[in-house]
Amino acid sequence: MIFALRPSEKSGRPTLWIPLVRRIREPFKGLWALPGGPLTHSESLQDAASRNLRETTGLAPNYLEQLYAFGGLHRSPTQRVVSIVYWALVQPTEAALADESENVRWFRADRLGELAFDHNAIIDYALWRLRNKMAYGSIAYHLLGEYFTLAQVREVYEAVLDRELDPANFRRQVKATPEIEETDHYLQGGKHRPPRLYRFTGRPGLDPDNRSTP
Amino acid sequence: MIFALRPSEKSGRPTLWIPLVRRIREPFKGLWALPGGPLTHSESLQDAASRNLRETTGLAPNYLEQLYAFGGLHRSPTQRVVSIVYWALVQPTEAALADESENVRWFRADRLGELAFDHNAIIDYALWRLRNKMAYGSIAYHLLGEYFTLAQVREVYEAVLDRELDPANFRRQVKATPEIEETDHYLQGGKHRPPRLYRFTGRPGLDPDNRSTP
DNA sequence: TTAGTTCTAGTCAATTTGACTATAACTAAT
DNA sequence: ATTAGTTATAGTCAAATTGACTAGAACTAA
Repeated sequence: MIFALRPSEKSGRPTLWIPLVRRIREPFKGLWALPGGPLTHSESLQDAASRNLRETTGLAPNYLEQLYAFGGLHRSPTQRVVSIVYWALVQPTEAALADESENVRWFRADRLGELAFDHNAIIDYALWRLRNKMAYGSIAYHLLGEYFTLAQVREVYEAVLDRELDPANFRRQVKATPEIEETDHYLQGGKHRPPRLYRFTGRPGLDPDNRSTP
Repeated sequence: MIFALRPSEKSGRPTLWIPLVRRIREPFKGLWALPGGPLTHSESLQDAASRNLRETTGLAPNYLEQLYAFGGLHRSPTQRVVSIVYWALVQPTEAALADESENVRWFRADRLGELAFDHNAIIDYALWRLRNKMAYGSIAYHLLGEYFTLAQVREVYEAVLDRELDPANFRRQVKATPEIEETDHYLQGGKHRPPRLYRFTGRPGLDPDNRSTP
């Protein structure tokens, strides 16, 4: 499952979106579902996740991590299925390039209808994990491009945590983390004082899949 | 994989131990390995984990949670294997009951030799997750019995984090968490002032496997 | 030149943390 | 009975962090 920031239709502020694919076969034909597919013999779990992502949406994620292995007995009405679910964060520029079609479409993460299989529950869990990681770790930056303003970081937090944060106090905390690097560039084009651009220098996560690559 | 507290041979203070089983077949015949086995068609992932645990060690865990799905291509030299690993915490009274034999033995988590497959890496990751959860959550209590003293909780933290903590400050923090309940009982038998017994009233974790059972 | 906007630095009280002191309550030895 | 030894427990105090707020800086648009 993929998360990306896109501007809300109404306010224009960034909100969380996820791409879904329409089921063209039974079971749940016609309903929307998370993209996915079988694991082949010659690819690791992570490789299979990237491949599936690329094949269905054309996206190349900035961040890819294992979410959970779902293996309940009645996930599919027709057969026993174990799904090892990965979740990805993609930058806005990437997300804009994603292939949309009759059967692939972006949805706001907080406004989903009934999805196929147990996919609503999977998304709920992914959202919970995302909020959790956000509260602690340095995951928010993977939803942004290489350069960003501190206000943009704050908007990511506000979109995911769904509450407003004090701009001044938020600045102070973000600037105190060593992984944030000040650049000499400023974002021009606003109707106000141009904010300084920053850059994230930290590493992704510490999962078994990632921790070996330094 | 299972964690339990047992007294260190030298100091007598509690330390982390895990039970391993000896491989009686190739590959890695003779080496120690994590207990495990195949997933059958009619059981959920969690059920399979409990069953395997019970069958190999006789243990009934107090806490059971999914750790990670390992699916690298070369985990086993003979075939492609995907392992969905669970980790368990068992109380000392339970752990004392575990079946030990020629082919099942407890080892100190920080003093393991070379194990079969990628099991050293799996244990490293589990230890990292345990320390992480300990730093935040309320997981330490699942390594203790129903009643415990605050000094015992501190010893768990000290064993897992491998550093000493100030008794007075630790008390203050633990007592501030709402999930800890003071009882009217005291632990007798020490050579000193008898400490008050406490009790943990919180719920386990919030994994997909557990979150539905309130 | 002025109004409007966001960026950014700073103040200050409230809360939390870390290091430490002191007393309480028990057992074991004298 | 007294004393020494041990851990339990409460409390103090300065340092660090957090939350609410103020105010000036730096830009655009009218």
